[in-house]
Amino acid sequence: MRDLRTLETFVWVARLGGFRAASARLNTTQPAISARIDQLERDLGVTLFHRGQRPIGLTPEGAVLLDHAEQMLEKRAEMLRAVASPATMRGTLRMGLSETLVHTLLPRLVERIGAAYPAIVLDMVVDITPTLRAGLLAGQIDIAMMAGTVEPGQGVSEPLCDYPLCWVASPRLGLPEGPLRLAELTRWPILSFSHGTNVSADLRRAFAAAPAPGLRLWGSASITAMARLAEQGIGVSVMQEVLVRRELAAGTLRPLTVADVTLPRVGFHVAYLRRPDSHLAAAAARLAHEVAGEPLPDEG
Amino acid sequence: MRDLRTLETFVWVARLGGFRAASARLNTTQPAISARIDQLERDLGVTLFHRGQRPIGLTPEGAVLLDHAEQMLEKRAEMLRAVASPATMRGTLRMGLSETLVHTLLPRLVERIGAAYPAIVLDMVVDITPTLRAGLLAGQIDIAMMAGTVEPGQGVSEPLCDYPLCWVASPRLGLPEGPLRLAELTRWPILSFSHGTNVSADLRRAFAAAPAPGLRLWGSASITAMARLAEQGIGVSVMQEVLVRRELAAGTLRPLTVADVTLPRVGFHVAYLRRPDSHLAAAAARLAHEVAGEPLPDEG
DNA sequence: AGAGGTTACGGGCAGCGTAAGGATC
DNA sequence: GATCCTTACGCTGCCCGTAACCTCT
Repeated sequence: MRDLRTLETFVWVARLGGFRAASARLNTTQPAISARIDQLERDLGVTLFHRGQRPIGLTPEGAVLLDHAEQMLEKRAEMLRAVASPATMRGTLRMGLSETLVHTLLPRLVERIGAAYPAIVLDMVVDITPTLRAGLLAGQIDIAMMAGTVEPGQGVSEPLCDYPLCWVASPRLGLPEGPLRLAELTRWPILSFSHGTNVSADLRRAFAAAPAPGLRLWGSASITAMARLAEQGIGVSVMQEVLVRRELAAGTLRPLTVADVTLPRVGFHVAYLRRPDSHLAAAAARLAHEVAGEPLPDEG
Repeated sequence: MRDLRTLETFVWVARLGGFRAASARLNTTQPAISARIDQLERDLGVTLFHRGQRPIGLTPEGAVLLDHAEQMLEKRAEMLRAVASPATMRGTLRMGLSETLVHTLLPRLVERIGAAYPAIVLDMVVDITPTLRAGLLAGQIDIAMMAGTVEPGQGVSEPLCDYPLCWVASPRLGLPEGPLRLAELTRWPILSFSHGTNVSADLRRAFAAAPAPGLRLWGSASITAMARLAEQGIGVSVMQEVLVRRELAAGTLRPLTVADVTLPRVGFHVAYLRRPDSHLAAAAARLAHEVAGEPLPDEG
């Protein structure tokens, strides 16, 4: 037994309950997993799994090994933290983000991560918060930056930044500068975040306080697409100002004031699971905090 | 860093103070050690050794790594002890023995080790006790079974068995059955163990108590060779009875009684150093105790 | 029948040993 | 100049991925 990767494979098969799932997690093929477990069992002279159960079951020896193997991997991580220079840190970081953050944090964050950890591979998923949270808990992504948290027992969530929402619309709608009431806007659909998101729920709550018959709330997983629709005069949009700075500057969108609705702020958090191998996620979270603490750069 | 052998290599280079020494210890070539350390340094992005010092010096990062690496190797050993079946235990056990034990314990011990640990390779050295002790302390052998101990601070020594010494000579010398005095034997050289051994020193002390001018003490690192000389009537021999059972049974040697010398018993011990990787040595010592506890089998 | 694990086979690459080339005392 | 480490190079053997096969539910 001189190969820690074999142990890592064993641990993932045990955690995920199958060879196939482990192969997906470890970016390799299923026969490769078979071969590694096979070799480990031959090396130790012990059967580790009861095959033909779903999920696959550990033998008593397997259970003992799992405990020791996890400790060994933890020791390795500790050792690397102590002596390895960050520049040589290997591995893949699977990162999930809300679209808003793509327009704010992401460019600088990618740059920082690339500078600090040039040898790691960054995988990226942009989706709405509930999907990201599920992906995080299912182990499909390693770190999520989203408009929400995970349960404290499930992982680490830390507040990152928040952005106010604002009303914007195309000037061609001919809306006045002065304060409006929500009811004056119901001719158009309200373009905002996808149903199922926290922001969408918060907006519904805010709108419920104002009398507005015939309110149509359109949602999209792509908020940029909604901004495009608003520019074309299809509707009135509620979104973070940071997403439409360029359009506001260019005059293709202009801000509105709606007196009878108090828009919530949207708070973003960075979240990751507490795993022996979540060191990279923690490092990325630290960099995200740094970036979030800086002012937004001017658009180029 | 997924290769524990690389870490093991690093640890041995650090312990032995050089690449060449480590290559000898690990049964490989010196360039292989160079390559492994090189890879480790590139992996970690850190320099581990100050080259061009003798003995080679650890950098601060190297010192930190050494600590962690030794812990990892200890954890591996612990894990293997917990789950690996003995039949799959790999490695080489370098065993040193006194010649006497070759004629008593060794055949059964080799059989036992082979049965319990079929996958290990047994290297053997037969030599006198001082040489074995030095070899053990220098790390050239892993376990020694010899007529002596090591300092408690240096390692583990456990009593194994002891055998009485006896006088034997060829019948052709025409010596009487009855009690003799040492002075009657000085016509012949006394054939016994090599100078420098404890047994040799003990014999000198025993002989000093009896008046025997012209005493010639011949020593040999091969006690069997001395038995052969005694058979041919060259001299009178003092050795363990177990070494000449066959010759006594065949009548080519016969026992003498020497009234004015009290021969000491020779106590044999098994000794090994307390190292993280001395698990095999400890296991072999256990088997040696078992074998020593059994009566000697009849000669075939 | 479909999902999951095993077996078979060809190809790529890491690591070894031999041998020659510096560097340091 | 002796000792020790590094570099160069050809080779072996391991491990991977593709693909076909087997085995449960």
